[in-house]
Amino acid sequence: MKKQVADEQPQFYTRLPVLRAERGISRKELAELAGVHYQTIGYLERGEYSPSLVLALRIAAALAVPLDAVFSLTPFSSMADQLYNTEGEHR
Amino acid sequence: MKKQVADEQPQFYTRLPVLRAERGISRKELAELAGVHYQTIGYLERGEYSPSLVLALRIAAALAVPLDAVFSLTPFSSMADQLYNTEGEHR
DNA sequence: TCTTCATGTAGTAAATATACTACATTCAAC
DNA sequence: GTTGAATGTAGTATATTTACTACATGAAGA
Repeated sequence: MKKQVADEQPQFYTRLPVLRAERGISRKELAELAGVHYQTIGYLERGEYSPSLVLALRIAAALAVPLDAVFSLTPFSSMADQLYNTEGEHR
Repeated sequence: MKKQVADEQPQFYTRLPVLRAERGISRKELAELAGVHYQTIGYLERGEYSPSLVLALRIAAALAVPLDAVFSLTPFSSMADQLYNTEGEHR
């Protein structure tokens, strides 16, 4: 079975695709860095299920950012806005 | 089944007991703040299994700290050392 | 002592993460 | 136009998380 999480309210938000794009690596490469199956990264990016803590930490480490920069319970603002748009709050 | 994780190499490290002590709350209270069963907190503190990302994020939020302050793939140094002991590196 | 609270232990049942295999699609490059 | 890479979809099998219930223990206090 798959797809429990998708098309329901997301349980978490992720910047995985953006961060991966910035690093210029494919899912397969990230998967290898994190030591998981490459399909697993795809499932996470599509929100089809949410990772374990250990996997999330390994992914954050592979991307060299704190976990909170990759996953959050609340939506992320765009990093561009955070950097160049000084009005209002950022999360 | 329980206890797969314990007495093996820990998959993760946590400051949960310390942070909970600082906040002066019981496992039950933290569990209520995080919206989980109170036994679950106990399992995590004892390392009997590792949490899901979502649970870990909820716990960090309940403690009002970033996730990386509560859980890590590598051992934590004591917060006392981090604050008062300036020699060497900190992790 | 009796009670209560915090914690540990045990066991079951349900949900879900992850690995894996296979195949379809799109797109770029040659 | 064929190849290869990146991605999406699908399905199965296994391990593990989580909730829950119940009971044991130790400490603190009335």
